[in-house]
Amino acid sequence: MSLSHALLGLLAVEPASGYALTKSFEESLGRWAWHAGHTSIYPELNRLAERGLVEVTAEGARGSRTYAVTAAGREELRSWLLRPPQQSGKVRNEEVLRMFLLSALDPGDARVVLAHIAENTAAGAAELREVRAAHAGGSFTGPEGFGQLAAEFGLRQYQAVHEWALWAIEQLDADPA
Amino acid sequence: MSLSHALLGLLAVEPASGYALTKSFEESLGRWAWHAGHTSIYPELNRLAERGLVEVTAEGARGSRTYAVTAAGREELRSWLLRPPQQSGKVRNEEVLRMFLLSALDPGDARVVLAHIAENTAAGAAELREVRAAHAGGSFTGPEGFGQLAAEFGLRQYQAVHEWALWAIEQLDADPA
DNA sequence: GAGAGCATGTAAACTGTTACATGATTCA
DNA sequence: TGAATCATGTAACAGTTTACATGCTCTC
Repeated sequence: MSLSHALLGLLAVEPASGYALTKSFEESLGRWAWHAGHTSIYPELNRLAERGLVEVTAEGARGSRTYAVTAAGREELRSWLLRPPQQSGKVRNEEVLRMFLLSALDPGDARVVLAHIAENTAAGAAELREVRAAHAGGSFTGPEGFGQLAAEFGLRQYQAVHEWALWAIEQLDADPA
Repeated sequence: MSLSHALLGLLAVEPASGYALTKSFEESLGRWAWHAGHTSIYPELNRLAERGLVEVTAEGARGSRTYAVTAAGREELRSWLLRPPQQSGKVRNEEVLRMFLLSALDPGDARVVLAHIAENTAAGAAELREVRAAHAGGSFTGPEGFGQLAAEFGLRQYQAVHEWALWAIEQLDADPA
């Protein structure tokens, strides 16, 4: 299960509470890499703690618990990240699915959907350019690096999809069918 | 559930058997958009048939059944594709997750992983350039268009990730940390 | 003191994967 | 005729989501 590794990874960068981790998923990780809600995060943190891969390092207001990775957790994360890229990860992305199914629509409908995609990706890219500017200059590894990696990845992704959508519209316009 | 829409979409482009659909998932859809194995595809086809969204149009050798979308199925697919992009599709992609967690590694390890990513994406892009060449010239909608859309999307995706990996390596090399 | 947001949790329902299972057809 | 591949399916299990549930703390 990759949720455990996602959590180990976030905690390896920076200790956090389940609540904070949930926010991270909502804002960055979950948009690109792995979606998860608090109802899967909290039980998983408990399981990781039982396995000795994370530990509670502080308890704060409103019953909040700050978790950090243990040495064993860091080792598990490292070996997972360095493990040879195993065959065919299981991808699931509804947005991309919509794009792939566009050719099932008639050209008029397809054009509408593509225009939406082009618009949304342009907006997303603009947003991330600001995020990137805010993160610029920090060290590459550690919390700052995480933000930079994520922002740059997302930005390039948005740009690629944006250009793909424009290309597709062009094809449609040129297509005699 | 998006699996049903993935199946409707593929069948809207071209009628096919469960077996053929399974191949489509392995080769294109499943690599980028939505992963599914035959054990989820067959039951789902039966459920779609019960709901009247697809129907068996031919039975062939070895008990194979060719499915096609009905008018109701096409309408359901269309309304799903045109439906306003609802909040936060649920993304799950282990490859991308690995990329995001890179900053949890020390620079030496991160460099190794990034080099692998750069290599794999370059190979993937090269492969898709050939696929694209094979599909070139056909009509944009319909079966040919599907191949073109997918190949072009995948190619641009590979290129974007490849360039991102090179960028990240550059950052690492420049980073004093 | 009321409301927003912090912070965590459980349980049932749903979805998807793994392992198991079967038989037909083609090709060497 | 044996191996590979076509073609479909079930059942147990694992993982996720949805709905429900609770209480604390800060700010106005």
